[in-house]
Formats: sequence, structure tokens, C-alpha cells
Amino acid sequence: MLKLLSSSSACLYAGRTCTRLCSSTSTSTTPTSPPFNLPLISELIEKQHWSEFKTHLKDSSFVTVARQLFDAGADSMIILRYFTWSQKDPKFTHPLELTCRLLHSLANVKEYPDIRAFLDRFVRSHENHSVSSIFHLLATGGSQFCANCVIVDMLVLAYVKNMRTRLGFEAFQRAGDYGFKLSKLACNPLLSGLVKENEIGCVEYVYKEIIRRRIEADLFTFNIVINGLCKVGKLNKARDITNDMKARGIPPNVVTYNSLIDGYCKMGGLGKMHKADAILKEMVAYNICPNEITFNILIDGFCKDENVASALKVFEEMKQGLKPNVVTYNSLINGLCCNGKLDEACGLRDEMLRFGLKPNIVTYNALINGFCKKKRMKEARELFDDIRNQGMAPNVITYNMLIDAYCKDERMEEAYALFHSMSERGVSPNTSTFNCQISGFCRQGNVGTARKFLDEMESRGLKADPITYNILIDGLCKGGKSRKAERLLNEMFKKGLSPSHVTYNTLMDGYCREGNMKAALNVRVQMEKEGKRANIVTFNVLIKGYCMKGKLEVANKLLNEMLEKGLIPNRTTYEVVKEEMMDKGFLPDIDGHLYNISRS
DNA sequence: ATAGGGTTAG
Repeated sequence: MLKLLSSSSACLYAGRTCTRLCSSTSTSTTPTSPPFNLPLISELIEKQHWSEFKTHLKDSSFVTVARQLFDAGADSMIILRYFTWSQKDPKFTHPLELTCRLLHSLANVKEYPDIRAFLDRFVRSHENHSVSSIFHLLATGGSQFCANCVIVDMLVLAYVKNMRTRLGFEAFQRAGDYGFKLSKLACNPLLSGLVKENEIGCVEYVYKEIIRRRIEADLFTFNIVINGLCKVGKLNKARDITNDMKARGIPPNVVTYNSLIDGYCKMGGLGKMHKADAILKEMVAYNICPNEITFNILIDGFCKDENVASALKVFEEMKQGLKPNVVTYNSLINGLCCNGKLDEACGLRDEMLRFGLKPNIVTYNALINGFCKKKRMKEARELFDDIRNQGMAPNVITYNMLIDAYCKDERMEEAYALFHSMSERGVSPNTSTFNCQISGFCRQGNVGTARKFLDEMESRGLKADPITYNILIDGLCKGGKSRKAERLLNEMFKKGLSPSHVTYNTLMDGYCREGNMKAALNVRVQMEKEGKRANIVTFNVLIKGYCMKGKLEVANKLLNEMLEKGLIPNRTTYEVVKEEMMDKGFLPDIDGHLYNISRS
């Protein structure tokens, strides 16, 4: 078998010319082939008598035999069996032309489950045929148009199911070029895969094409698209699609509304919970009943909005008709912990135990985080030990929180001991784990050791992220080495990392502190060249820098520029301005803003 | 086949 394969591609092209030129009765392609006895060969394949099969065809390549089978009009199931058998050799590659021929022959006799299984293996195999070549051979293979539509539909599905979403998307596009009509059976999973991979641009494209190509869309189609748009904050578009579906006679359901509510909750900004609440009212008005998940989304939204009081109100409302679950409690416990209300958080933990709900690792992490932030390390550690007693295992987040807390408490050895023990327990450190420790060393002014951690992390195959660099840049700046810090920007670019606002602001702050306003302004220019507009922190840093140099006129000019750009001064701005400018007789034009700030 | 929770930098 194997030694014959090397010549298979030559055979393929010779064969193609041959089948085109000769009449269809031609069954023998090479003069050396033994006479082809279809009934006998078919029987041997069907009964899987492979050794006997080989003795009959010992000199023929796979391509030759396959072509003989096709040309002799063998049963498609027999040919499929032959293909499957030849796949036992993992290095074997079927010529794509024959694969397409097999697909056609299976489609013509409507053996759909077999096509599905075959394509599943096909996309998983190492044979990386390009989507365009597959389409080309399918379209020129002279099969019925409908057969091709089915095959392509199943091909898209096979790609998506096997995590080759990009290829699935490409096949979707090609299907449009060739005019092959797809079904929602392929399109819905494709959309779902694209959402999971955050390819929302592609999701929007596929949705538009589904409408344009008149592919039947169902409730799932719309919900997947709406969910994808909500996840990236494109709420207006999501609402438009909600209207589209209504117009097409598919009313939104609870899932649709949950996605929208979640979108508004995560959007951030002022009044977001008000908008989320408005959607809730709308859904109730349409007689769609909120479920546990609706409430979980709202509760989490209020918690993240630092409004635990409202979250608790919604929680009470939920208990009237629905049963809170672990996620509900986790959101509340986390909300309470982030606001330092540890007793109440523990109370809720006890309540969930009374209701027969078992705290999971997320519950523990929320509580541990709460204690860590209050520097109550002893209790945090007790909770950490309790995880194992409860038959669970701490995960990388648990470790990261504790390591970070020990570092912030300047207990670097304890942090390092945990760092060591996590590997022993089979939890691999990630970039954050290193960032916490790098940050710890920088805080102690030990940038050298911090830098060594970065190298150590990369030697373990973990990539530094922009945060790693922000930490190091901040460390160098605080040590009065802003020039050296600026060199790290180039290192970032070399690694394909793009500096964020934080990176530039940190560096500017460094130069400002050194009194080097010229260098600080240069950084701003560079930042804006990179398409990042100055934000509140940028202005705060620069204003403070000029104030410290006594250049209050320039500081005042910057303050006005900030207001003109619609940036609302925050507490830091207020403090800088108050201490440095107002006390020295400057009356910056931020009266109204000042009122808001002093109240907040 | 669609929905929910926890860590790091200014």
C-alpha cells in the first residue's frame, strides 16, 4: 500500500485527463493493473477480507483502485468502506479529487449520516486542504447542485464542531460565492462558534448574509447573534435585531431579554442599571417571565455597580418565586466582600449552606479576596485550607489572590512559598501569578529581581502582557529611572504588545516627578500618534507635574483643555487643583464640576 | 445549538 502512494498524485492527474478523454466504459487505467472484478472486489471490501483483497490488487495504488471502483459504478457504501480502511495508515493522504467524488456519490444516494461522519474525520485529519480547493472540486465534479448544498452544509458544521471556526467561516463565504444554499443547521453552530471566539465582526457578516441569502433563521439564530453583540457592548445593534426578529414573526424569549439585560449591566457608565431595569419592565410587559438567570444577571449588575443594597433588594424579590442558586450567592458574596462587608458575606455563606447549597471554588475565592483586601491574612489562609478539607482544590485565581496579598503585605517569602507549592499541587502559574510577584518586588524598589521574574516567566513559555510592563515601567519610574523605563516601550513593541493608556500615563508620571516636563509631553505626543487620546489620568498627571514646577498658568491651560474635551475632572483632579492652584489664588473654571467632585 | 459568578496595572 505505502510504497504505491508516492506515485498517487501523478496517477491522479494522469487519471483525470484519462477519464475526461476516454469514454465512461474505460475501467482499466494502467496497462499493468490486474483485471478488475467488481463483484469480487466489492464482496471482499464488504466482508473486510483485507488480506485477500491485497493479494488481488497487489500492484495497484489506492488511486487506481478507487478510480476503478468509481468507474465500475461500485456501491457508494463500498467505496466509503474502502476509504475508511485506507485511513488506518495515519500518514496516508487521499487525493482531494477522489474525496469529493466519494462525497458526491454518497450524497446522490442520500447517505447523510455517513457524509457527516466522513467529513468529521476529514476536517480532523492532518490533510489541510484549502477551503477554496474543496469548493472548486465539488463544483466542477459534475454533481447535482442540491447534493453540493448538502455536502457544503455538513462541511461547515464539521469545521465548527471540530474547533476550526475560521475555516467554517471561510466555507460559509465560499458557499455564498458559489451560490450553494446553507441551512440553519450549519449557520447556527457557526454563529455560536464565532461568538465564542469573539469574532463579532464575522457574526454580523454571517447574520447579514443569512438574511440576504434567505436562509431560514430561527429563534436560536437571533439569540446567538444578539448575545454576541451584547457581549461586546453593541447594544443598539442588538436592539435592532430584536426588532428584526419580531418583524419576521419570531418573538423574543427570556434568553433574548437576558442577553440584553446582561449587555446593559456590563456596559458600564452612568445609569446602566436604570437601562437594564427598563428592559426588565419591557419583558414583563410582553408577558415573558424572568427566570433565575435574569435575576442573577441583575444582582451581579448591581453588585458590580457598587450598589449591594439594590442587589439585596432584587435578591429578596427573587426569593418570592424562584430559588437562588450558587451563582446568585457568589455574586452577592463577592459584592459584599468588595465593599468590605465581610460579616454579611459570611452570613450569606451560612445561609446558602442552610439551604443545602454547597459553596464552590468561586465562593471561596470571593471570600478569600475580601479578607485579603482587608489584610486579614490569617482568616484568608484558614479559608484557603478549608478548600481542601471540603474536598475541593484551589485554582490559579485562589493562589494569585493570596500571592498578591502576601506581596502587598511585603511578605515576599510567603508569597514565594505559595508560588512553589502551587506547582507541586498541579496548578500552573499564569502571567498574573508572575505579575503579582513582579509588582511585589517593584514595590520594594527591587526592580532587578522583578526583571529576573520576567525572564523566568518567559523561559517557562509564559508571555509577558502589557500589565507586566506597566508594573516594571512604574517600578523604574518610582526609582527615578524614567529614561530606562521608556526603553521598555520598545521592548513591548518588539514583542507585539501595545502599550495602553496606563503605560503611557505611568511613564509621563515618572518624567513629571523628575521635573522633566519636556520628556513627559513627548510621551503624550507618542501616545496620541498611537491613536490613544489623552484621558483624565493623562491630564491629572500633567497638571500635577506643572503645578509642582510652579507653572500654574500652564496647569490651568491643561485643565481648560480637559474640560473642553468633555473630560470630567475626578477626585484626584480636585485634590491637585485645590492644593496647588486654588490655594495660590487661581480660580479655575470648574465650579460646577468642583461641586460634583466634593460631593462624591 | 443560545444566557450567569472569582485575581493583576493608572
